[in-house]
Amino acid sequence: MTGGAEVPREASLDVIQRELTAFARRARASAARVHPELPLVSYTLLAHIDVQRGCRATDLAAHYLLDKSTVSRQVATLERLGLVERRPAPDDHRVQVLHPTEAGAEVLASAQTSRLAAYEERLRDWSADDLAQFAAYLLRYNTASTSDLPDSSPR
Amino acid sequence: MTGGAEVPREASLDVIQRELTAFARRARASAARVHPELPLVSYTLLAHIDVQRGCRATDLAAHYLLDKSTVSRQVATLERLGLVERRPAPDDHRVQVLHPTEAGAEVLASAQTSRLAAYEERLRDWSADDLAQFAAYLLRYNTASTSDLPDSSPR
DNA sequence: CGATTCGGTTGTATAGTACAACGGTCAGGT
DNA sequence: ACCTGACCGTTGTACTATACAACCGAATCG
Repeated sequence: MTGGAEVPREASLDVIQRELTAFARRARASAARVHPELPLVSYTLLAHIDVQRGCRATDLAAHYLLDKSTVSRQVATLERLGLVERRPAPDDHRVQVLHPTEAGAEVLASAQTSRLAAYEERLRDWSADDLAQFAAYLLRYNTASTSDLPDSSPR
Repeated sequence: MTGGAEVPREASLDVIQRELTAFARRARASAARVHPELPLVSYTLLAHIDVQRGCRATDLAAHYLLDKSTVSRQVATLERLGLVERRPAPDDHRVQVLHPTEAGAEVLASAQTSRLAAYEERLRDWSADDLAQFAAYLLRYNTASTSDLPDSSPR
């Protein structure tokens, strides 16, 4: 498979569109089932906070194309669950720097582990090479779409 | 790029996990912006109805892992918008066979076109070969996950 | 025929999200 | 030094998508 340069761009785009959408549809459902205790979005934001080691709510909003009110509430939830901490920035009293708490880091680690296991299960029969290439494509796709959005215009 | 068999499975899985999730997060947002008139889920279901040319609500639910109540309401919405028609099945009075209306087919076509355009824009600098391979990987991934879900167990 | 299963609807609850209006805080220009 | 505007975040409100449970009517099987 994937042998050909004979597949027209349009057909591939159509498949990509459909499959990415299908994935998105299912992602929420399974995420909710795998981690009922940690809502999907919170999980994602927590992961981002963890990786960034100190980011602002506005950054999260920009990164995920979310409204700041949404982020505000999500962060509030995470704080209520004791998973993140807000520290006022010393130099700018408007911003809050977000950090995962101990508990947050733990929850995140365990969620990541079990999620990784689910993916491993699902992709068990893929070769390491295919996995690497698929990952590369996804990265490339997402990177492209963040920097060049057709809909970040005012509305 | 993507040259190596040296990338460990785990690293790739991690990237795939993260990037697919990130994608899912963004998908909704942009979909809503591109087609404010046609809610994302309705669009997906409508597309499925169109391709299948006469399917039942239960089929949709099974295919997308949705509760039948969800599908019921989505279909009701589509009907209210005049985009689908329900025809009682002659042989089984319980089922309703769903068909796109003229208007439904039109809306779908235009939505698909503009969505395709958005993808083309985003993936402008990908080679046809890369597109084909990416599409193939996505298909493979989604096929795998539908047939082998770890969470379709009772709960 | 009665019990069960199946397809679908409706009631209720929840997550996630957007938009708009607001309250503080900072930074520049006059 | 002030006002003005930009920026960060919260809160009010509304809507979509979704699930679960309870239900109704039709089919099917013993």
